[in-house]
Amino acid sequence: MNSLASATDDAPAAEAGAAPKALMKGRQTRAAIVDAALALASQIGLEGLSIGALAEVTGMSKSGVFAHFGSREELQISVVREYHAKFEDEVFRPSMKAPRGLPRLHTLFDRWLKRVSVEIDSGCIYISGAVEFDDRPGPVRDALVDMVNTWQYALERAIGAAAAEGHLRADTDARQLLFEIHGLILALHHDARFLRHAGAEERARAGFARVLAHWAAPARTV
Amino acid sequence: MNSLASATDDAPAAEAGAAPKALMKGRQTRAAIVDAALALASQIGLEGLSIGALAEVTGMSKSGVFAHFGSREELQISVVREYHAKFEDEVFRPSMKAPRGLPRLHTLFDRWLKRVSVEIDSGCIYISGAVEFDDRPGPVRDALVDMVNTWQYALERAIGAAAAEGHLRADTDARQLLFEIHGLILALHHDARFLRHAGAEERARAGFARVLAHWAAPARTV
DNA sequence: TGCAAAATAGAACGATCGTTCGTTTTTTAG
DNA sequence: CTAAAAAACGAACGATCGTTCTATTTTGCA
Repeated sequence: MNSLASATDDAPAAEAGAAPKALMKGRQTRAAIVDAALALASQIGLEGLSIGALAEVTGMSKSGVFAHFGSREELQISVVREYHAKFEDEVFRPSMKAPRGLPRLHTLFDRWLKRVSVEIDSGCIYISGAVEFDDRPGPVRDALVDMVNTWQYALERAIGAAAAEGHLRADTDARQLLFEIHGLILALHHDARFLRHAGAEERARAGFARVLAHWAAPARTV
Repeated sequence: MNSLASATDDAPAAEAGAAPKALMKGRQTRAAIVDAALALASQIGLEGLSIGALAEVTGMSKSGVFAHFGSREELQISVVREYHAKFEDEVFRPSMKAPRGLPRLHTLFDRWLKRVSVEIDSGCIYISGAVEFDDRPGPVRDALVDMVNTWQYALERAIGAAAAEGHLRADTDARQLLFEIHGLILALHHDARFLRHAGAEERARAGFARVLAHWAAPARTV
């Protein structure tokens, strides 16, 4: 008996008969491994991920862990995808409920910032992965680039929508605005995680307000 | 005969009799190793540094390389120190020749930006190191933090001087301004190196101009 | 309940890691 | 030119890495 059982036994078969066939034990175990891998990679990086360490954490054998992925690279990609899914769930999707335009952009930034702040003890895969893989071609890098681009494009659309709604100047340079608020997030990550400075979150918020103010639509006369 | 000879034989003894005693052969070799290590670490990170790979690059034996440092950790610290020295030489010191105040601040940012841009093919140890070691306590992290703090403090003083000279508003929040321009550099590094976006350098410059404009001193009446 | 299939374990592989040690070569100083 | 000191080599160490195999156990379905 391995320790994953206790980690994943969320009603193994008694849960409202959901997916009786397609959800074999293997899927649950794999999910638990990816979860542990994500936690591990968040602390020591995607390149620091080792199957041996992962086996120890999950209480499995190395080959048992390995069999679920077929290669270390595939494991890394799975971790990236898992992070992306979590990021969408916690940052992107909830923000879509906010009214289109400036309120939604505000919510997006707020949740993004929160995620990087809260992750002070766990790390952001997007940020650490970007540094780790900026010079390492391959499928892991490709997956990372893909998902960062997806996220940035979503932000760009939100900025464009805010301009279209008249909340920002019509000539707003969405990519420039994105560049600057992305910088604020990166600086927050750096100061909070690496330098352990207090108050970095507040600095990021202040910067965001200033950037928005620069592109604010002139007062309406209607 | 190893390949370092050809790499370091800048007039072994014929050069104007400089440092006849203190500069033994070992110092030269060590310097050559650190140079190679810096180039290697710039691409694959400080954690990716391996003594074996370094031995191959320099044409030495593993133990020969190792003997100069006594531990991998000491090698990493030496690389950090070397980068710091180069950074001071190429960014900080030349900027001190610019007039105190805004011109000097401008020069500092410009050289900093240039360094991160030019380093598109080599990587910035401060930035990659910050991500690699934000969760790895130890002397390497301590050395990194030390030098990043040194650099940031220098910038903070330059900002304060610009305010004291009347080039920026008297109530300028130096740390906030520093936070924001640091973010611009990080975003530049991310977009240029990881996403391979063109025009990131221009975006960083535009952001810098906007940040400065926000804290610009009101027009003098005198 | 029994049987095929899926999941996991366990041992071993070649490679590489940082490090140690004893020897040999090279450099420096007298 | 010679002897001491410094530098570099080469082999080996234990550990860990990703990966490959063959058993063994566990699971899901009839």
